[in-house]
Amino acid sequence: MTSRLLENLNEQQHAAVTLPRESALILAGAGSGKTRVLTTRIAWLIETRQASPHGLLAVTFTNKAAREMLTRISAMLPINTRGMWVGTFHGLSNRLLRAHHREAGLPQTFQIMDTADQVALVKRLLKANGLDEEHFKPRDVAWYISAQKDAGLRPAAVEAWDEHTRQLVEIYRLYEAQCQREGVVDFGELLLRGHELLARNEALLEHYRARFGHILVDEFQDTNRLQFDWLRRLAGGGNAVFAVGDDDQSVYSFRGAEVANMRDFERAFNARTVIKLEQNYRSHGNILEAANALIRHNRDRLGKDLWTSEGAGEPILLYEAMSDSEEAAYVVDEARALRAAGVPLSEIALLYRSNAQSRVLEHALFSAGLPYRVYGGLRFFERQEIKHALAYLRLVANPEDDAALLRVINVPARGIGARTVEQLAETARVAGISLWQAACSRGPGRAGAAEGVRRGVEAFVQIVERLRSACDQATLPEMIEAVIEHSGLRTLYEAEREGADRLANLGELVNAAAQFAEDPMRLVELSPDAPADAPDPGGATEPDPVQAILVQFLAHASLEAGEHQSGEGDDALQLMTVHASKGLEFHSVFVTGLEEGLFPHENSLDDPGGVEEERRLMYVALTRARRRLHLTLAQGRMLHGQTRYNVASRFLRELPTALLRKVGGGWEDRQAVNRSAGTTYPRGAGAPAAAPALRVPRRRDDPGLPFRIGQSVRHARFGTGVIVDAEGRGEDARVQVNFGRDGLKWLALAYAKLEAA
DNA sequence: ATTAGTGGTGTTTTT
DNA sequence: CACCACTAAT
Repeated sequence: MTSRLLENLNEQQHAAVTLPRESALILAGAGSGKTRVLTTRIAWLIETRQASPHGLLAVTFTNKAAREMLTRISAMLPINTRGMWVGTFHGLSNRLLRAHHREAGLPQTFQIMDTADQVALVKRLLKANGLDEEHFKPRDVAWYISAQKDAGLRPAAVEAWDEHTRQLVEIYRLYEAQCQREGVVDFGELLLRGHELLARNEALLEHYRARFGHILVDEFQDTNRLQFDWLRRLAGGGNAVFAVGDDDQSVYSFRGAEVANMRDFERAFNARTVIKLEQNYRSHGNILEAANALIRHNRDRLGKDLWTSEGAGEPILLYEAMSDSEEAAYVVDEARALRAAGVPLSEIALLYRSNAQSRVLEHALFSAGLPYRVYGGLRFFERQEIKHALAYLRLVANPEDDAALLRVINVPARGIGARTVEQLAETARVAGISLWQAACSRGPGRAGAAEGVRRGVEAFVQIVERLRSACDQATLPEMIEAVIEHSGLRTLYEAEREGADRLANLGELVNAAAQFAEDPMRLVELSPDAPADAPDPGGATEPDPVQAILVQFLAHASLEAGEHQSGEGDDALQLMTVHASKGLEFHSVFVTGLEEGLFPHENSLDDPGGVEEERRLMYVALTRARRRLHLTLAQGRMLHGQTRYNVASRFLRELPTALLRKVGGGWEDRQAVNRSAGTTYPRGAGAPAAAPALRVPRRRDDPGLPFRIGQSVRHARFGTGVIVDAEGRGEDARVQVNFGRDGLKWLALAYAKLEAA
């Protein structure tokens, strides 16, 4: 039988897609059509009636990848993807736990903590138990607990040989007890609890095993021990696990991922088939050759070499700047040239090893008036005003949530300080009740309580109660509006100097909620409903629908900390960490900060395998590019508030020099390279019909500019300065101004309101 | 109880 | 530099 689905697949892809129902490992190199194979297999299984949409499970690592998969499936098949179990490990486990919360020992409205909440909780515990925060750093302790969970270990199972570890385990125990009291779970707990649920409940396990005859896993190289066990548990005897992965792109070992899972797969899942996808459809030859050469420096690979039928393409451009700002200026110039040559900005990625590096780049892009978008960094749902609003919502959903209460009991300030909170905590501890209950019982007439303090606590209790009743009949966006109004957050931020942005974000939160309430995909991601045919010994009670959507929204906020932000559709440069770029591709890629200590990162140098992981990360970075690849570094860079001088990254030495073209420091040289590198793109988005006209900015006086070099100008923030340079015209016109004490600044005339002084 | 101001300290990557 | 924890002033 031939299916349209199978058209245009190469031999290996075809073989993978049409494998019989048995476990198999697909070693898929970068750009080899991994996602295509995965989605086509799903579509093929459904089309040929080997599986129903209901009867397969697909796991990815990011929500983005899950959405992408669903979108592609609906494009291939006329089916409704709603209700299909496609999602992240965490998302699916969340779904499982909501459906069977009783057997899992969780309240129906359990909340999901993010890393910051986790650290805050640890800090509270350390304080409550009089432990030294110097010896036990909250961050490290939280890290330790997560690591144990990732390894599938409860406190009782951890082997502690020394005193320090014993104490850590004790904190872990306290931490668990506190989470249970509050009805909150962290990321690791989602997986661990889900796994235990299946392990302990034979009937439930059998049900899901019978249901999911096919289990498909994306990015298998990123699975940790617990996820591996989770899969093995669910797959049981006869089920087929179709795992797709690339050991060369394993870059999450810091979060527990074990490349060894790739090796162990065949044995653990009785897999007889391993298929390698080595033809790359993404990059030109030079880029691929460089990536191959780099990754060959790693030992212990499963072994695979990518090839392409495309030509060699352009050389890889290497630029060494004096400083980080010069590096940024280079990126700006080159990005402009690319845009002038017809490459959409959204097809250009600026990659860096660590988030902190984005600042300088952002600054340069902003000054140049180039639109850009930063992924990651401080995410939407992690901003303080958003977390405050969500904390109120969490209290509406579940007042026992101590973490939420602590976050906002004095926001806006209502006279409840550390002392009062301490007393509340003490009352709660002694009586074995939640902080909320303690606050409620702390009513009028309690001896010793200062009048003002009592009023404050009372006011807070009243606010939350008013909110609860306001939310009773409200839609989700209405609930959030109610929170913003009644909590006093609006008044607070209206009074604050920098509050305008925060208010805007809160407005954005209302929008996000409205969108979420409308979104049909919502049900796919986080449906709390048990499958109709699932055995449910506990007889789960239906949540009331108002609470249900609130709980779903809160879970959404934790699990998807703002992956889709506003301005998604705009044509803008894409800034992100190398980690965040995994799975994406761009016409042009800039890999910045290629210095020892930064990339490879200094913290990776001591631990065994650290450099190899950094090298894989570099491999990921290189293979994002389709046509043009820029590698940049700076001799000096501002870090920790002081300039550091680093030598070039060892990874640069590992690339064949024949593939590289050094670009001079001078601006004119760079333009020359731009031309020689060839800026015509026969196919692909937006190539101009005519020969690409490079924009050549003027460097000196230009009659089109309202200012001349040497002139004094005034700027709202920097004060008075002298124009020392100028370039561009029209909307792109920029001038460089020496502000003396504040130094030299490039300012875009379109943005900076300069006036003659 | 709250705020403003100071000084010390450290930092990868993320579901 | 930016985020804390801590201290002095209101």
